[in-house]
Amino acid sequence: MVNKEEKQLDIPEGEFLAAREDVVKKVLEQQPADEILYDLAELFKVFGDSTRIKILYSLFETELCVYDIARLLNLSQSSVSHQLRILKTSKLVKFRREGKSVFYSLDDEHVREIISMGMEHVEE
Amino acid sequence: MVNKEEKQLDIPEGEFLAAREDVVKKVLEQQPADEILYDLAELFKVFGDSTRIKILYSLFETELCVYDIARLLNLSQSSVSHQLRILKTSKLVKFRREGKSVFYSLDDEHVREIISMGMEHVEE
DNA sequence: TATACATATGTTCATCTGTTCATATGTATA
DNA sequence: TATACATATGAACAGATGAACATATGTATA
Repeated sequence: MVNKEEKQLDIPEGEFLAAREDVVKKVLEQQPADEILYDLAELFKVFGDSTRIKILYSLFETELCVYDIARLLNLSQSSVSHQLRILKTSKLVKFRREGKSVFYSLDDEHVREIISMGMEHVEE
Repeated sequence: MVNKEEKQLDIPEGEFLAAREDVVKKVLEQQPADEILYDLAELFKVFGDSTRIKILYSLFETELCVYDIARLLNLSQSSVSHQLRILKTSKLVKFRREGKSVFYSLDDEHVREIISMGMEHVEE
């Protein structure tokens, strides 16, 4: 598609350049709005931390309270709480209070799907 | 440190605790190895930057050379090259040299799928 | 080989992020 | 209400990260 052989001077360089220009323009048009791409990056950023990944994975099959997550993953209560806050803000987990405990669970089927997709890539 | 709640003696706290213990154990067993979860986080970390997301998105439909990516996204050549290196290392893009130019393209169908999944979440 | 072009890489620096510690808030029960 | 437990939050600090600049490497052609 982008032809480099069109280099020798006897070939119309102008057209070649125009062709690349077209490709660039077309790609630019298909690109989603900056704001959306920014949000998308922000979303992946949330998945991009092993502590948060572990927490999310822990919630794959069952809801868990903060204390149990901390115990399970050998993390401090504070650390877990901070990370859950981030996951909550990103709408990846939801929670319900039961007595003194707060139980967290996955908020969205996408979470499972996104992680599974990533897994496939990693496991190769 | 672990059993904070075995306090009221008249209720069969032991069974309750054992039940939670079981859940925690089961979750822990289902959890993939730390190393894999770490790699998974690393993978998502790569997606977690808007520059890299833009680059990947640009490559959705066509291969592009470094210079065109830079021009397209209004980035410095250096910046693009650095980011492409990261994408290359993560096996998200591949490249081929053609004369003085290097053309990059998506290396993996997973890339498209992962980004699309993320998009669905973001676009809600 | 000398030159120009395209890309890659090393370094520096400002900023961002995750953890820890201390403390506050919320909840249940004596 | 006083106490203990469970969770949340604020502040500070160390380590990570991305951008920019300068420079090196790779390639084609005169």
